[in-house]
Amino acid sequence: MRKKEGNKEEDILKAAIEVFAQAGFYDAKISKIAENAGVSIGSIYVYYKNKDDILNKIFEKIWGSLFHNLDALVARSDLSMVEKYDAMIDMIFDTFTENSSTAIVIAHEQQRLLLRNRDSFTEYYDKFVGLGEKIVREGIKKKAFNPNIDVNIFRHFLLGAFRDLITSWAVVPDEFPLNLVRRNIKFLSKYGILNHNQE
Amino acid sequence: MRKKEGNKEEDILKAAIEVFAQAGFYDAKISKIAENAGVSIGSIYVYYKNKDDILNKIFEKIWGSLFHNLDALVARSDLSMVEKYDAMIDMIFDTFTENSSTAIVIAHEQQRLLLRNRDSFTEYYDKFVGLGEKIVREGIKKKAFNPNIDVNIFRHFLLGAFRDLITSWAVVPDEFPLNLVRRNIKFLSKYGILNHNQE
DNA sequence: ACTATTTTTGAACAGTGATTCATTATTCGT
DNA sequence: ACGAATAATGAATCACTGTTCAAAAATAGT
Repeated sequence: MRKKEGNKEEDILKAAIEVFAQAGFYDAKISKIAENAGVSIGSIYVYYKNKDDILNKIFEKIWGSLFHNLDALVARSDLSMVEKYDAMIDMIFDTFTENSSTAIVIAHEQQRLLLRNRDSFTEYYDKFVGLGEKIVREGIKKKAFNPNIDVNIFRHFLLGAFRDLITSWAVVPDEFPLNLVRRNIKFLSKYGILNHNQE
Repeated sequence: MRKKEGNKEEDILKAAIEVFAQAGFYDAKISKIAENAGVSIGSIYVYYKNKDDILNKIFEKIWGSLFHNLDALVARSDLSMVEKYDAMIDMIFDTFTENSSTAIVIAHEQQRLLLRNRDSFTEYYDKFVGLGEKIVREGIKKKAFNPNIDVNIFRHFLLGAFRDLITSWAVVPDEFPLNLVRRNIKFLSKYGILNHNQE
């Protein structure tokens, strides 16, 4: 028997993330992914069923990671609800900024996949969303969060805002200093834009 | 001489918006657009240079409309800054909900176009953004808005949130009652999620 | 009704790139 | 060192669809 040398499966995934982020899924060429991964075109089809499969695995991986991190966070009992919320923002923020190309891919392709491949979309996403909503609901119960906001709407509000800002940062990092973005996301989602110390 | 009958140019654009919204730009077939517009394939190329040109015209039209509406709003002197801000949200909200398929197309394709066709992207978008930022800056100067938030970041925050929510509404309207979404966008962007009447 | 002019048409073309698969290379156990 | 058995390869295939353009149809003026 012969063993597989190196880790082609991972090399291909990494190369695909870069190529998808750079060119967009449809303009990304399998041949380019193969080239960047240092692998033949045929090998890609040994490890992945087809082009869509590669994309799905990318989502599987990042949402899996986000879910597990959030799961650990939800379990902590040493944090107040606001601290937990801040920690969640930080966790999401760190995950995306450490994987900026993945962030771009998600920002570009997730909507389309959710809309037209809802069934084959990674279950980690739904689990992740469930945990996030749990934090907010608990915060409402403990009177830290406003009971009048719609949790589902808030979720889209926050993730939508996140997506635009992370993408902007990933594309032109200089215009969006990480700490400034992080601080503003936390502040705006908690306090909004109004000036509360009006004089 | 012969006159053109009907308004094929407009019919094609309307059909394209529906097909793009339904299938996504890449999976949208020119033949399907022709069929839905009640026009031959050849006619599409009489009125538009190519497939990309159709998409660009869609963006041109909606951002043009948004810009002109916001321009009129900025000129009004009978509104306080907060009222002006609310009116802006309402205007954007109304425009997108009245053109829900266009909203979906924008949500799906704008990022990609901005990233890879920045130069050929409608100038109305930049003008629109400029006006929006003007309102916020003026609000800060008049102490209605928090001077510590970054205007550019706030813009992405708000538009990103908008995009996700409008898309969600357009896809499953029942889960996102319009008035509830509108109220939550306004409230969250102004006050955030924290409970300010804590006891 | 006839001609000139413009509009419309859709079959055919052409470029593309994802995918296949017969062949080659590599590894391992004996 | 030899023969399985598995892994890797990439040229060739093939389906697909955006675009073209020569011909047909419609209109207007006379």
